[in-house]
Amino acid sequence: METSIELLREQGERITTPRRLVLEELASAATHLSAEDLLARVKARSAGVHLATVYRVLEALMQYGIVDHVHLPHGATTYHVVEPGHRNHLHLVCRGCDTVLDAPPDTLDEVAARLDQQYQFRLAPHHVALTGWCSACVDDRVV
Amino acid sequence: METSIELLREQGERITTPRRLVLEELASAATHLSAEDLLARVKARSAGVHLATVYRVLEALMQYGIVDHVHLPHGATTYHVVEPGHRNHLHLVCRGCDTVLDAPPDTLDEVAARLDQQYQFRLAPHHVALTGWCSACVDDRVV
DNA sequence: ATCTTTGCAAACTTTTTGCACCAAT
DNA sequence: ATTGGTGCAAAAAGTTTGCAAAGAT
Repeated sequence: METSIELLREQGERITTPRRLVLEELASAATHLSAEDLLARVKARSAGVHLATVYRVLEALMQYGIVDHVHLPHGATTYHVVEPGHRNHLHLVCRGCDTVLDAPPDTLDEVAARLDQQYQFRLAPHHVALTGWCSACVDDRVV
Repeated sequence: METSIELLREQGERITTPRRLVLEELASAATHLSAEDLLARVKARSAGVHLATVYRVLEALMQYGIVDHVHLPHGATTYHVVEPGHRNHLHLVCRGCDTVLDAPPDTLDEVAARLDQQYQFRLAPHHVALTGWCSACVDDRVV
């Protein structure tokens, strides 16, 4: 996180209170956070910060590869810091109860290799959650 | 599609103009359609139909397993009829240019088997699009 | 005649944008 | 002193909901 600040400064980006706080909250969070989540945490430390600013800060941080995001099929996008040399786990979301399970980072490795080879498509394995039915919901599933 | 109508009638559902038209348009479409796409096509045949009705019709059709949907990371959900005994292809969406490629229905079969075995999670392979970078965008990708 | 389904308007959720002001460099 | 970043309000995009009227059975 220190290095992220340095990186931003080197790129001529200004280090503002919202940027510093969003980065700190994101870096210290146990889970991935939505923009709304982040706003709540940032506001607790600096009341005036606006949701639009959180989105703009996240966009800037993503531009430098400091932050990445995951799309869930329902609800808001979640953001997390990119830890160099660390592969993120995948998300499995239940279509019945919306519960999120984690799966190992390498879950889609073979699929990724195949898609690369056959379609020159470089899969971003953790960028979307996979969906299905958890053990509790599999029995009363509709489709 | 005839059988879908019969199924609905047997279940005591009323066969209305919006329901018939949405089903016909969905059954005859070459690609998956968003609610807005469907509205345009349905309106061309019956001007008064409302977008809210399209959503409610789709919800009803999904309840009976006649229709299913796919979430794309950006933009609207797309809907398609469920063809019994037919497995849908997967969608690959480029994070750079939003182009959608198709991948074979069995692309995630091994992953699905593994997730089922290890987590009792039944993957719905085509319910979300996979994302990554197409050959044209892979060079100027950011993250 | 009954009771679903519809059309409409309005709300809702998530995200983006225009613009004047503020603040980091 | 610049000029990039912020706060605010408003819009945009996709979807849902309350309610009275219409229409399928």
